[in-house]
Amino acid sequence: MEHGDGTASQPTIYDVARQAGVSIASVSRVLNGSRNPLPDTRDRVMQAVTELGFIPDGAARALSARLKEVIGVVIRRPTVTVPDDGIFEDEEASLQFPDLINRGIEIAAQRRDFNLLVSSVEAGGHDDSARIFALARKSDGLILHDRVLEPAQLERLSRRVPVVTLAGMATPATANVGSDNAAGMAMLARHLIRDHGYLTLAYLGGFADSPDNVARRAALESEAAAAGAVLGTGPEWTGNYEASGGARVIGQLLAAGAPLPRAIMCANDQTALGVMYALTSRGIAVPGEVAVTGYDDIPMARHLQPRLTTVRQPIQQLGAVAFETLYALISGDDGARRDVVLPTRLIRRESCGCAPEPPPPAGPR
Amino acid sequence: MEHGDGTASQPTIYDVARQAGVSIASVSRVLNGSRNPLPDTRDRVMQAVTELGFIPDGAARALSARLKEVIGVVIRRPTVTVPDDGIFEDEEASLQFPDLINRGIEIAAQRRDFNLLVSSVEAGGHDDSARIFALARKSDGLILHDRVLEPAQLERLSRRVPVVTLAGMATPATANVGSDNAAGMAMLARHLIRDHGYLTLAYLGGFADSPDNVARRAALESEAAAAGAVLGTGPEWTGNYEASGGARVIGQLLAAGAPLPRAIMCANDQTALGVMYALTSRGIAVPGEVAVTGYDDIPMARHLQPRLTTVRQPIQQLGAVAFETLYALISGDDGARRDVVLPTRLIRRESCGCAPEPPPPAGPR
DNA sequence: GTTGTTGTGGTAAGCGCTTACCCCACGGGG
DNA sequence: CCCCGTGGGGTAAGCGCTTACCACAACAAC
Repeated sequence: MEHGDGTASQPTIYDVARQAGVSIASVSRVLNGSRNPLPDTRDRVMQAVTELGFIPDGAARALSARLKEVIGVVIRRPTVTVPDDGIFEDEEASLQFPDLINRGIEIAAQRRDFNLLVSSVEAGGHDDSARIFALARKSDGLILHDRVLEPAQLERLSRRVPVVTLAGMATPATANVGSDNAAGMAMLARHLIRDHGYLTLAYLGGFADSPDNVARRAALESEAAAAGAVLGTGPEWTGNYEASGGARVIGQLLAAGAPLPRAIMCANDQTALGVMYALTSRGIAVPGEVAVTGYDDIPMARHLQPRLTTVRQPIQQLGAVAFETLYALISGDDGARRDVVLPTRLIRRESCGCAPEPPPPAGPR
Repeated sequence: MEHGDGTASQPTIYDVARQAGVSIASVSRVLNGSRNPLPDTRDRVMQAVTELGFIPDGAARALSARLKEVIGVVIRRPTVTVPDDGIFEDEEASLQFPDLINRGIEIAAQRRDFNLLVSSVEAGGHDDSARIFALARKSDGLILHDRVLEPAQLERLSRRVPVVTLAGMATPATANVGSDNAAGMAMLARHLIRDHGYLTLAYLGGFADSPDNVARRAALESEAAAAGAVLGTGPEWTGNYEASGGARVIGQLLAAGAPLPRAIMCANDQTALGVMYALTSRGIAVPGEVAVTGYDDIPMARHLQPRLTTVRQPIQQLGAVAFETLYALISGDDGARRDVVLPTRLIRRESCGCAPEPPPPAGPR
């Protein structure tokens, strides 16, 4: 049977061997650079390879070599909701932070001739674990983004394949790569409290089961307590890492007549986007009346009005390090680090109340 | 040899067969629902599968069934440049448009139990074709984003595996999925010329070898000619589909003392972002002095100040249709459409000079 | 001259599945 | 009563590679 178009079947290693007048073992050895074949053999093989355009089949190679050179990556894709008033349409699907991480993973993977098999699970998904376990059988290891698998399932999975989590916690059987939430949040809190003198704050969090979210809140709580600032938290301040969640929280708070704090610190930039939209569209000045901050520093943060003060994570590097960690696990490198924390940096822009930076020189760059 | 952690080797179909007291053929038949096994056999197999947690190995399955249930997707990743003045840092890496398309592909692929193997090639890359051909041997077919392969290489590739291009042109051996550039650009041009009365326009294009770019320019030229408007094009108006390219073009034009047109129509939203930044940071009012428009309607377009007037493509749907087209090719469905064009829609916001929409009602949603 | 010792190429045994083919029990027709 | 059709299970042959193992030169040392 042929493909839809007239593609004939591809040449195999047997075709190459025949054409070069050698055995398939020699072809394989030349191609994989093992056992140092004679120059004559090598040349004959290489010429046959070129003439036939031979490229080894991935599945056969994987089966035989017990290495697929593929790693699986799983992201959590928000539930598709009815577009609210349209302003956040596609916003949720545009996972800037995860996509940027994946870019980092992919670039690192290329250096080792690995490829990325990506899969997404829906937020409210039911039997997502089946898909993830199946993905594991198509790859040599997995990188899991935040909250794609229940801890129990994660434990089960990690007994079968090497697993690296992002924004999770290292366990005996899994490694984790993340950034320094505590330091980042502390820097941000100090800036708002000391530099701006804000004394009423609120943390608009992500999901309760997100380790990043928990760590950020904890850092904030201890920082606020130490400085004698009031920190609003609690169920009414629970978002979902998405713009719509941030907007919803503000809407409900305002509807309930609750007073707003002087500064709202969001669990991530997307949430801050929703918050800023909800505030300004109701005539509440940002940062004049309420300051807003984010976390991550995705590119969009710079383009908001006012520009978003946030904590920068080295996003692509996070991905690259996650790959290298997984690669070490796959290669059986026992010295591999199992818990990597990358540094964060405070990015002051205007949404916190800082003065706009002077306009850049007007000449051509 | 074991993995870095103590993962033992996974159960095989032989283990299941032994545990269930049947042959491996029966296990396979139960699992693949072929040949209608007896209820007793089915139950015994299913129980053994559950007890052992058996999941078939992807490589073995692929080798035997001659179907990998994997499709390759190749995006073009911009060359990493030294960050200019920092404002566009990471901007280039954040490929919102391609990433959103990939999301659409992935969701469609899941419905058929296919996975996505993603790879990127660098803009200035040299032997990228080798990587793409290798990817083809790890998958059942490829979806190629804009300009990832030279036409000659594309032709060679398409003789070996089913290929669907995005933003390309259908060829005898490849299918293409795109959106209606001509209609979209015409709507936009008419809006600027008729509704706003702008008579001097410019098209800030993408790459000369991008079919989308060519089609958009052509539509614009004929529309401008028909309406008697002046359209600036030419080498000085050549961007690169990225924010930095848009900013660079404006910078050079201004430095050369060239007069700006009343409206600048960009090849995509990212370019428009760069253009708006370059203009406003030099004190040129958008849209007051110069109107700016984009193309694609990525989520960011709504968050720019002023909000970006643009042409919306059904981005995720583009990806979904590309997958279905490729799937048809892989399945040997000869009735498959080989050139799909999806509709576009004009999105009027403020960057063209339209009045801001009235603020939304202030109550909670 | 014989016996190692290297270094190369070939042979064939898998890797873990799918499936063509065969075999056998069971019924219904002649 | 026998024969054949039918439906299920088992056996084994691959799929296209890698690699353990062996054969066999060529050469060094004795």
